Amino acid sequence: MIHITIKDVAKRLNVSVSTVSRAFNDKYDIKKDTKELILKTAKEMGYHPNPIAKKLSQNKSLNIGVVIPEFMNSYYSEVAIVLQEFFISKGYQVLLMQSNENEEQELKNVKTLINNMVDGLIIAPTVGYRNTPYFIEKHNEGYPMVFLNRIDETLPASKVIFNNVKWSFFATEHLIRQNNKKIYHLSGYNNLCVSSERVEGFKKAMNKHKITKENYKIIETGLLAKEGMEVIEDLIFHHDIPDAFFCVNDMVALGAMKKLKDNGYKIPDDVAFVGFTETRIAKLVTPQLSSVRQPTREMAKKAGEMLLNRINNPDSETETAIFNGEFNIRKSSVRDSSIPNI
Amino acid sequence: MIHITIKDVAKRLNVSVSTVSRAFNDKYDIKKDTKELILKTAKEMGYHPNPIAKKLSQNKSLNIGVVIPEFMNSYYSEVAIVLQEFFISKGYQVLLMQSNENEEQELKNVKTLINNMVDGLIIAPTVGYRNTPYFIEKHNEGYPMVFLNRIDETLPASKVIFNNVKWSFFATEHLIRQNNKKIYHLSGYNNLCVSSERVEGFKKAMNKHKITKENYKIIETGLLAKEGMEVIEDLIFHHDIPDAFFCVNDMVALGAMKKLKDNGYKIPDDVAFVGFTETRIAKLVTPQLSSVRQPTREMAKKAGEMLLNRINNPDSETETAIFNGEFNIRKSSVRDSSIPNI
DNA sequence: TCGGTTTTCGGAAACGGTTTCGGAAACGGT
DNA sequence: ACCGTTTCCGAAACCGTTTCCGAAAACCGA
Repeated sequence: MIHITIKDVAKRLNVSVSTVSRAFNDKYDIKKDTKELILKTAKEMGYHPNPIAKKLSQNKSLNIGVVIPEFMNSYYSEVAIVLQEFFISKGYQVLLMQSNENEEQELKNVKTLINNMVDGLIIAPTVGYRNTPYFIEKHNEGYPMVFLNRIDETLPASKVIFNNVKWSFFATEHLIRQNNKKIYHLSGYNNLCVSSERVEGFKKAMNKHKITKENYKIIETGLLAKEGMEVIEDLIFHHDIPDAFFCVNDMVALGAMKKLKDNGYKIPDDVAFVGFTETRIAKLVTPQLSSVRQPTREMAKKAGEMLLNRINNPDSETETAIFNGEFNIRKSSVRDSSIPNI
Repeated sequence: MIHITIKDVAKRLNVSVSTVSRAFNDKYDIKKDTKELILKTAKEMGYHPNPIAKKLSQNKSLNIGVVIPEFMNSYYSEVAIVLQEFFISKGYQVLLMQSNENEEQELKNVKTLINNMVDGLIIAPTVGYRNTPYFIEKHNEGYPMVFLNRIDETLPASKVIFNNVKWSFFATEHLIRQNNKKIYHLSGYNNLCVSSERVEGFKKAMNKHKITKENYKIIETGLLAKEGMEVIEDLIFHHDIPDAFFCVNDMVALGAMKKLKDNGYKIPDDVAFVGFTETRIAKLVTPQLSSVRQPTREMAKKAGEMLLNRINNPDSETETAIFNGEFNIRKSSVRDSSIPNI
């Protein structure tokens, strides 16, 4: 457990500590021979530069803070994995915190990370807009930040977002083309921007195809399977089951499908389903669930690159990247058997 | 972005830096009045102790390394959340790394964390035993480590494990009692200890009930849904479908169930199913999947406590904690309708 | 009032690096 | 042989804390 320091190496070779330091940092003047000699014997001695000391002397933490709203839907797990890999390859460490879909927890997390001197933050905000003023304040102070996915429009910082309106429109239009006359949208949270955007896409499709308000509904749910179930219970009670559901995410869709199946409805014959933000489970249920896949890896990586850019060029313009996805049509939304239920 | 340091506070109050430091660390002699004055003005000035400098001067990183094998099954996500919460409440930060079920990646992760001077490690090993010698070496050097879940028997370090043999036995016996004559076990990886233990429990039940080798099989699969599917394809091809399957985890069970359903088998009427390490999806599929729930939160927390104990009392004895679970019987494994399919 | 304790605090050395500055050594051209 | 450059390296300051040591101040009993 005894750590070998730069001094030990310097003493062994009868050079100064600054020379050893130089050997490890390419940017300074040092003769090639001495550099190699130092690196070689340092390795022999098992020396590793102490990252903490490095951080202190450089006034850089080499840490990146990542704040995600939750961990239980695999979406943000994947984001976490990608960011981790990316930043480690760039010499940074990632401090990951999750907010449990709770604004106060989120604020705590961000403050903890800032107190821990992270060099930058990637934030995928939780439901609600209450922390936006704080984020704006920090952004204006010059703190490098990139926001992912759930963005308050008013944020002037760099952002990575998914084109929810467009793909929600496509998904809804698909249901209309399948000849569903009455379509309900289970919409997540009203004060969640991805929800509002998906609602917007849904409404656009309704308008384009001249479906009137008697024939669609937008029902606020939440993001969990349980909440999908509860809504269906209520609809069954009121004998108000439409031809199709478009759901804010796969979990809500799965919960709703389950409840309907348990009550004797056939999917997709009686009710068709489309989810969003495709999960790996979509292919495991019967029938397989149609869903919009988001390029999660690419979006996360882009957020990482943007943050590095902001750290290294604090005066550069903020950017916004908008991603598109892929609509995977499966059995849950098609009644003829042209789509094999693999 | 200008950080206020202890010196700024000291200068403002005309005291020495050591006095300010003392005010923030309860253990030293300081007059109550001065302490309160210092804390008050420090707060006014917006001073936060620089954690990096603190770490350097104390020769402690206040970081804990957590290495998990994967992130995509919700099990280890939950472990990560719990450990995160626990250590933050104790003033530590958690550096989380995932190994992608790859031994080399795991070794890299552990080395990265050790180079980053984590004060201790919690490791949930990946499949395979190749890194055990390295772990033993570090443990013998005095590095505080706690192992979770997948443990090489020969590791002399502290461990938190689940009683796989016992609960695998119970689950299997349940299938026998449901009058299944021919039962196959989809077993995960042969070189994964949780797999071997579950195999052991399975065999025990077979022996106890005098089921002979013609009437059971143990089939190595892997841990993913895809691999469950592949095995079933093969078995269907050979017309070799038993009365029931006991699976190493829920994902394999779900994959296998899906494949059987797609080929016209009724679950549980034709084939009964039991999973393990219950996931939230178990309740969302039709029929709901019987499974063994593990006390994930409690196990993770125990691992955290053990590690803290090892850090603070390096000379204490290593401990081993063995946890028990809960077998949730659902529709997938019972043919009469005594269990409602909620 | 005085000597001896006990409190309370300042100075300074660590912790392990980076980085500026300036000087010695090597080099190169005349 | 000499002078001006360039290359290379050592000394020392610095990053922001903690903590040891010792001394001043306060207290206390006789």
